[in-house]
Amino acid sequence: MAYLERELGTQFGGRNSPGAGAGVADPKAYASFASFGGKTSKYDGHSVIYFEGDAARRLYELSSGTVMLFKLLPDGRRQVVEVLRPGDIFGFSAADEYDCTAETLISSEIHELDLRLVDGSAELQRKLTKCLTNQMKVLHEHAVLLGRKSAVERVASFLMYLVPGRGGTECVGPADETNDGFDIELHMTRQEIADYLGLTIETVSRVVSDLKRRGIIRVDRADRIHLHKVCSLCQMTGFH
Amino acid sequence: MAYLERELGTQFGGRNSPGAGAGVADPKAYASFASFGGKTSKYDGHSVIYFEGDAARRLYELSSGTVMLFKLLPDGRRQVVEVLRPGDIFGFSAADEYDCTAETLISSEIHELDLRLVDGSAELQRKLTKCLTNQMKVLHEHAVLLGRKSAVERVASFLMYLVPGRGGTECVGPADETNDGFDIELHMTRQEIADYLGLTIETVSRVVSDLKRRGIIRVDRADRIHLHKVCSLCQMTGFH
DNA sequence: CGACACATTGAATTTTGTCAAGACCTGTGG
DNA sequence: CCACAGGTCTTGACAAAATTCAATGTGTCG
Repeated sequence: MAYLERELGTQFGGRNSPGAGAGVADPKAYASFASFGGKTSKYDGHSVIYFEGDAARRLYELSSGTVMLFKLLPDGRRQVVEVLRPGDIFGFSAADEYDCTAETLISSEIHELDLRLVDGSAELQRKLTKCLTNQMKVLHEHAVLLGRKSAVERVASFLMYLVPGRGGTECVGPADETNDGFDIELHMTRQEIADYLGLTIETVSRVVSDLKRRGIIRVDRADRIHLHKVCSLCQMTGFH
Repeated sequence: MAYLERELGTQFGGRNSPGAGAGVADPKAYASFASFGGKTSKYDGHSVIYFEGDAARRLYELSSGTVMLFKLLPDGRRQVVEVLRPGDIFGFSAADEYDCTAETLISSEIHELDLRLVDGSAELQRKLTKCLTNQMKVLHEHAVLLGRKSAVERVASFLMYLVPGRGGTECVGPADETNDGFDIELHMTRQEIADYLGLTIETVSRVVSDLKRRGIIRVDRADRIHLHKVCSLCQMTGFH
């Protein structure tokens, strides 16, 4: 939202995303949540921050680490609806209950802010609007993935999502044709990936094995993958 | 359309939030967009309001009618990502381009507002935050549908969305056991429904025929359906 | 009436899921 | 250092679900 970016970008300094690695988060020049009060907590990996159905009292900003939001059906089927990165805000609630469970994927620092503070600040409102708009765009793309993409396209899209500046519709291709590799860390188990992509764990595993067999990726550890040919992978996302 | 417009004006509290007062889709809960300036236009059914990729210059509020937002893959696959109702706002953009195409399903009245006017009003910001939060919740539920539900569950969920105050996780059941019927108008072709539910037109048609055969619904016209037993249908949504 | 778009149905095919082993990795304790 | 226990992950065979392709119906509008 250009009109928001202008203001926020100038009024507050950009903030370096903590946590090295993925660097996937596009540079979001948000004002830090901290300037509005509240407190920061440290969570271990796989800790629940709140459960779907809990009374919504706080808003959260992910300072470092990774958080997923998911919903469960009564029979145990799970859908991971968002995977959040540093700078993202979560805990929005249309009713007075959280509509998803929030759980860390890896150890994370999270800043919390009482919901009652939100109405007061126009700055904060603008920040929220911008963040929500961005998340909405991601959700739209994810709906395409879930509704219309094959298993291979889903996994390829997922991997490409972890390569900064590549994989979108507007991807420009490799900067250097001869050296189009990249290392990524998933920070997610096969089960979490499957629940995010709307597949089963076995299907995810099979697709990964297949990409390996075809020489497109190398699996160093289950959650650490080297992409030999980013561009080939990009061709498999359904965007081209 | 008659029933929907009536209901929406009075009690319909958002596509999927039974009562609850979340009520974002209730036009009366907020100052109309009109009080912030801009103009209202009338669109015929199946008119494009803007295309994915167009420069994002305006925000829109649906006053009456129905609008869908969809995305296309290069090979023609389409995913309808949102179906909007009166009171909903659309045209948000995280970058400076619209990320979806917006098209009316039926003839609609739409109020437009220049994006530059948005910064000025704190009240408008609040309205946007509220509306975005609600749409996000709907998108989360839709992700569950697309990622984890069977064809029957998807169609049942879709039909239940159109019954005010029923079909959510917390659905209370029929007010009157002996008379649990309801008439709905879809305002969508089979193709649009299929693209919304992540299915093919044939699968949607087969599921509808099957529900008909089992005496759960009656198809008066392709887009006008009587639900004989709302509660039975509700049992098929995957929420129970 | 006839043309056209939309919807339905059936049969064959493809994709993904299910179930059941088996392999691998990692940390623990002998 | 090795064995092994308990996860997680991978693989294979089979089943189920949904898609594809090809007719066939149905309704609307000139």
